[in-house]
Amino acid sequence: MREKVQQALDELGYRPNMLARGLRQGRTGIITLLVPQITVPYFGELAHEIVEQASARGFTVMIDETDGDPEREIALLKVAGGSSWVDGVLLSSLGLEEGVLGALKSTLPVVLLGEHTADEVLDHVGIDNERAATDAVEFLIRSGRTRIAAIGGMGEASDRTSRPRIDGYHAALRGAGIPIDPQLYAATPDYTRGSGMDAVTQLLSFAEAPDAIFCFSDDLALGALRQLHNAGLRVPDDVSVVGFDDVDGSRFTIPSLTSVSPDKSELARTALEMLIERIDGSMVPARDMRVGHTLIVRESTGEITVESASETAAETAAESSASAIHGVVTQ
Amino acid sequence: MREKVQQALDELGYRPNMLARGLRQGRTGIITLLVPQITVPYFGELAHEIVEQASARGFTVMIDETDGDPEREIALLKVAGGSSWVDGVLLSSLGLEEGVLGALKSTLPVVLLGEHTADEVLDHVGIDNERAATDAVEFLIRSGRTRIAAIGGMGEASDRTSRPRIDGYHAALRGAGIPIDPQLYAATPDYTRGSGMDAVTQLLSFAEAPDAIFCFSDDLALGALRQLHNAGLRVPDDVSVVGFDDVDGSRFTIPSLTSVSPDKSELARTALEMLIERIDGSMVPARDMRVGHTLIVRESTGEITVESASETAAETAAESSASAIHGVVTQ
DNA sequence: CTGTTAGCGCCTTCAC
DNA sequence: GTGAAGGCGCTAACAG
Repeated sequence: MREKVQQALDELGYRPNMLARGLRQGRTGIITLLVPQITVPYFGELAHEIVEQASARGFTVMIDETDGDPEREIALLKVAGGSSWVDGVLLSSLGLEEGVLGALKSTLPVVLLGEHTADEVLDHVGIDNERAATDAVEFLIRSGRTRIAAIGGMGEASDRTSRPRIDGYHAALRGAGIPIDPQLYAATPDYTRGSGMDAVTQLLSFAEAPDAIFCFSDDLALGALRQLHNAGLRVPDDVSVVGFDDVDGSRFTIPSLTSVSPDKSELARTALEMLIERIDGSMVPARDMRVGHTLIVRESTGEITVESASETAAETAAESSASAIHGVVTQ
Repeated sequence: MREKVQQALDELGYRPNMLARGLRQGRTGIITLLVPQITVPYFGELAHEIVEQASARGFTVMIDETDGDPEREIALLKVAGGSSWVDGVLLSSLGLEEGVLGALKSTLPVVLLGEHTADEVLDHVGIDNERAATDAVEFLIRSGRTRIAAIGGMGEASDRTSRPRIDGYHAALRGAGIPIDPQLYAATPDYTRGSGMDAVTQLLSFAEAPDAIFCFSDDLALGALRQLHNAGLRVPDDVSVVGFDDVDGSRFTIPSLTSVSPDKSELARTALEMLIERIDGSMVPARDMRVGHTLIVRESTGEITVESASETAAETAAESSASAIHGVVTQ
């Protein structure tokens, strides 16, 4: 009997209407991913991970762009929340207005990706930005650099992306007894290649040029590489460059780019797990998860001196396999 | 009265349930965009254009990845067609099995992006690939190159992306009386940076190195730049390089990349227009639309000789403003 | 102009 | 085991 029905289904080419099903069960199997810009390689790669993992769990992903505009973020969240199209939202925000988030919590499951927010009202998953920044700068120090610049973000306390990275940068300098020179930090309005070029122009306008630049995104770093080239400086001979995000393209630049690599796939996995739990009705208090990161060493920071190289590799390899939180890998 | 209701809506925070609305009216306002990989910069930029234009027309875009796998393409199209989630599909396919498309036409409005299919059963919009390739190679010839290689695609007749580009490449050579050397074409399994490196390795293994390389994607070109660098060849001094897609990153490479630039925004606009017409019930026969392209000249092809530079610029500027189909722009 | 109703396609419940 | 019914929230059609 069951078979007879099945046969009829096949013959008539029956497809269940997901709309009606969704209406009936109050669940669509669709989640929304909100990113500033899908054209930014980091967000593209993140989206890819999320789409893959979600489809493995039976969810479909709708991607929307916020342009990093908080108003648009709110608007899109409202639409998502009200319309019941979607079961939940993954929000990769740049700067988020705190107050409004609370209102959304009641409406719809939301998990924040990447940046941390102060009020502990929403689930969040990201890397330890401060620690990652410290790792990167400490590596530059170990490789013999002393005038280490940093570029990216506005450096304001409210800037939840750049602030911890600046703190980590300062911590590393302090740890090595290197005085902090405010001229060596260049703020940028965004994390694009163009801004990376501008920031380098600014840094080179001062009397003493930096011998290393820690960029808060790979895009900034690519712009920096380009502008250093324009200025006739050689990387890594004259200046070391480190990026952040470990975007795929960074393996192919000339020189290839040393970069802080967040574990994107674990980020996606954790975020989806938390979101799906919420969708399934979990009411546990908001959680704050950390995923690992690694410093991927490539050409833009030059050869490491022999001792520190092996030491570093061995030391951190053991460490990272133990904690799975961070490490240094030479590629 | 109308106002009293409105007031009540506001007070109670009423949000229409789009699911029920969709069920009732048989229309969701959602379209699906199928791309091979969202991490490929070209598809990212295309997705961005489409999301923007769609939202301006009141549509939301769901992005799904096919991995360029025809089976997955079909599966996703089937899901889309059956489930009635979506009003229509934009499909950016690499190689599509012809037969199956016909079946889909009846199910759901579909517009093909980029690659052309033989059977005229579905709407299609793309650039004139053959003409674009000819433009690029003619430019290389005008700038004095004679051993011009091409890389990308499998070169099979069924490969609807690479075939017209190869034809255009050959046409340009023939037009200039340059004999076609089969060793100067390197096939690649995909359009990635890694494949670009491999292809260059292959080209350099032959006795006489090329003095120019025309790559069928910017990603291939970035890999080519990198591998030429590894081999100690200078670009553009020893070898000119031209890419295809004019991805944003190509402005920042060292050297910056000359590239064929499809009019992505018009591509998105045209595709959406056609799709929405279909969604609105239009039954006109399948259309085949062309959008413009431009050759953006940057550092990777060196300085153009003075006469041909101005001549070219003037000539093609006029031409392109007239036909809006192609042109050469020096950046 | 306002009020009522039927039904989009599904799934869950309850009855047989 | 099979069958029937109600209702998810909406809107189009119709009645008052």
